[in-house]
Amino acid sequence: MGRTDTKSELLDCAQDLIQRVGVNAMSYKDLSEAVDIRKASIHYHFPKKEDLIRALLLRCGHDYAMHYREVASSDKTVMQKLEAIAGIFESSLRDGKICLVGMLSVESTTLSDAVQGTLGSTVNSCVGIIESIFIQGVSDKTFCGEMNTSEAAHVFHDYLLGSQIMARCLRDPDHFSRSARTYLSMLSNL
Amino acid sequence: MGRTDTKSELLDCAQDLIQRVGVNAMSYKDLSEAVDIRKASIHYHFPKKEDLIRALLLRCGHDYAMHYREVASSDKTVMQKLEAIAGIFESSLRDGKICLVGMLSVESTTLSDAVQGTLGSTVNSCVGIIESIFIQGVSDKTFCGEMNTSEAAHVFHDYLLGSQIMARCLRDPDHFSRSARTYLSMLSNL
DNA sequence: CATAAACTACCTATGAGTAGGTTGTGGGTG
DNA sequence: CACCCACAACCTACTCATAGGTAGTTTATG
Repeated sequence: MGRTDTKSELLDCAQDLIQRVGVNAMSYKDLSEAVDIRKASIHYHFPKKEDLIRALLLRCGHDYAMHYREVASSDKTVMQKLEAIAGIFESSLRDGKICLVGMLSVESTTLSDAVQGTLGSTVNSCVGIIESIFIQGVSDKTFCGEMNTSEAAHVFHDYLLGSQIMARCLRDPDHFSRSARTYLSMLSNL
Repeated sequence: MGRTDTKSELLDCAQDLIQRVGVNAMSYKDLSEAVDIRKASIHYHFPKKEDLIRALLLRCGHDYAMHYREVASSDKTVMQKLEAIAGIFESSLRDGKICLVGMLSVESTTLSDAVQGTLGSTVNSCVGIIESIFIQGVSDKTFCGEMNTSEAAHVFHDYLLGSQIMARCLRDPDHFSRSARTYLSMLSNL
């Protein structure tokens, strides 16, 4: 039996659901309907909900890192690269979805310690890649030499997440576009 | 019967719980234990959970506005005022709590349309007050004359929320302090 | 004595999770 | 080649706890 790959289909749908409604509003029942499989069969692949979340986090850490690295190593200018990173957040927002890590972070107090740890390291590796763009910006004089690149990357990432959430709150994806433009022009004046 | 004011005690505890674990993880049972009242009695004050949320949002809109206005009308410098606003976010973070509006925004897809509307206007009025600080900053030359104060206020607010959430994710409140310092020094260089 | 504010006792739906049975497929072995 | 066994993947049918919510009763006070 078995379709092409039930496991990754489950992960795809779970991620989609969580990004839309959050971990605590996503149930195995919802997931079973989305994938068209019985609820108990999900438990075969992911015995506990925590197993699902952990798997999701590992996969997404990998995927995001690839995505970001692709941008970082492209031949764009530094500002264009930062715009591209913002673009990733914007397109998922326009699809009704908030960054997975952000969703999980907000509800992280209801998650196990182990998952919370994974969450933190996933974020750190992503921010690390963003930092590489800022480092490039310092060396090519886009930014001033005194810039603390690690902090700059964190601030940028913090901002992207916040803006994504506020755009959802205001039910206006354009909020993100306008706001991001303002932030980036602020950066380019440094 | 009735203690001093059960209704506001309920709102206090509900707000506290939501800021810690989120709307969907907060139940009437949790709330009843926190306030030491039977679950059914909560329904007397707030028949549906949505009634609770709406009441909470209205009260918090009022409270935050007052808080922010107090800062805005103080005799501090513009940068000190922005620091004070950031300080409000920081102290609630250090108490394990994320901005109520932020928590609700993330989970807003699971809320009714009416509540989502209230959420949006609550935010807009708060950001409006923050904008008044930026307007002052433009007129006293802290910021350059071409600044779009509305966008600047939104970006600032977006950032504060995002940073609060990422600090929770990293389980390090100091992340917020460091990050905020960086953001504010970026602003002061405009 | 009317009313506000609390209570006990319940309902139905859904949550995560488990036990144990069915089915399809690929790999040996007689 | 036919048989059958083992296992993966899925199923039905449950468990028990909790969710939000309701009905109807008690109690204290102006």
